[in-house]
Amino acid sequence: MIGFSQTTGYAIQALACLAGGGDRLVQAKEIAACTGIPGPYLSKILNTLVRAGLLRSKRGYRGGVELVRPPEQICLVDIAAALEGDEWLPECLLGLGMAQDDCCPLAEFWKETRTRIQERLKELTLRDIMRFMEERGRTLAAPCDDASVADADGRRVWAGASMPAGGGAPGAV
Amino acid sequence: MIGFSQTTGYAIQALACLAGGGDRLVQAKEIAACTGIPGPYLSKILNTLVRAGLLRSKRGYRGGVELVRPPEQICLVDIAAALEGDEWLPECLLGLGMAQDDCCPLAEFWKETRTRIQERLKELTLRDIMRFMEERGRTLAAPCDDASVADADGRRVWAGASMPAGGGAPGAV
DNA sequence: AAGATAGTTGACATCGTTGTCCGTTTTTAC
DNA sequence: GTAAAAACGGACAACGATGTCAACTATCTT
Repeated sequence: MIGFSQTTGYAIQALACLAGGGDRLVQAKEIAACTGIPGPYLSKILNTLVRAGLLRSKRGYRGGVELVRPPEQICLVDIAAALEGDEWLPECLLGLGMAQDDCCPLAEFWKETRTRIQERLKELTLRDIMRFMEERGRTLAAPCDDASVADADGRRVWAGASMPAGGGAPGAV
Repeated sequence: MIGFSQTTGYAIQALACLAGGGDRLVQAKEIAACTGIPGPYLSKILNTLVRAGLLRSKRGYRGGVELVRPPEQICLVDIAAALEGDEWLPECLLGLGMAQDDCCPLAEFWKETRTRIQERLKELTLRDIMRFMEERGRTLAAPCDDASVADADGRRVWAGASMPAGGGAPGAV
């Protein structure tokens, strides 16, 4: 399979979802509900992203995670490297056991292709992904700092995957 | 990791090595010695290639495997499909959970890139790989049908990885 | 200080990949 | 017919990817 692992896909979804929540702490539970990623597994992925320096976390009551820098300053190469390691684009496509340069008949082609992929993934940021998901109703709703949408138990409610995609986040933030 | 599995790399090496042996039955043992692939595991891979219709095998004394068609008629797409299944190039690079078309912001870019990879791997045949390996001394030697190079035990000897790369296979075949 | 909340961490389960081992089956040589 | 050779096939082991679960720790509310 020539592609990213499922875990990396999860991470991208989670970060895009998180980026749509504005500048606030977001709980893993919210992200899980919004994306459909298994909760406990998502926690591990988020923790990996924290240790990779892409997220900041806060424990305890009203804790959560948030981006360490604005979404337009986090590119997909950062995410890929955090989840798959620095060597996520192999030197040789075919994997014959040869030396570094001139490793196989595709060496030149693959080097060029690899560069193109890397460039593309470097210029593609979390904001792009966020907007893409937003247009399809798969990000968190607006911040809701005024608690006006808390339910009877006093818990916050959030926009799940079933949100009618009402045209993106309102002007807040 | 965006690349083929190790098993697929093994298969390519094995087939290239086999193609360098001319039109004869070659034993798995020979290929293992030539390529360095673990013997028992190579047997499984060869068996997979037999069931995929790329190899023909013959059991018993003086048995072995051979290509079902000449190496210039076997392309890398055939091998990839045999080992990794038909879906070895995913529809969506990022793996967000969206619909088929317009699956992510990279949909157009990835479709084009995917096509380029597929085209390149379709026009690259086993003969190309074979020649590449031959120039580096990693294919089987000439057929040796006359048994003139059998050792004291009556076993055939073959050109292992330590062969001095004497300029490719002689004129035979 | 007590209790609730939410991230952290380690143990465990499941499955595919990679690989080893051994017995079975088929074919040839004698 | 017997023995050797070689592919075939299933059981097993090690490891990473993918998940689940429970205990622990940090933080906030009261």
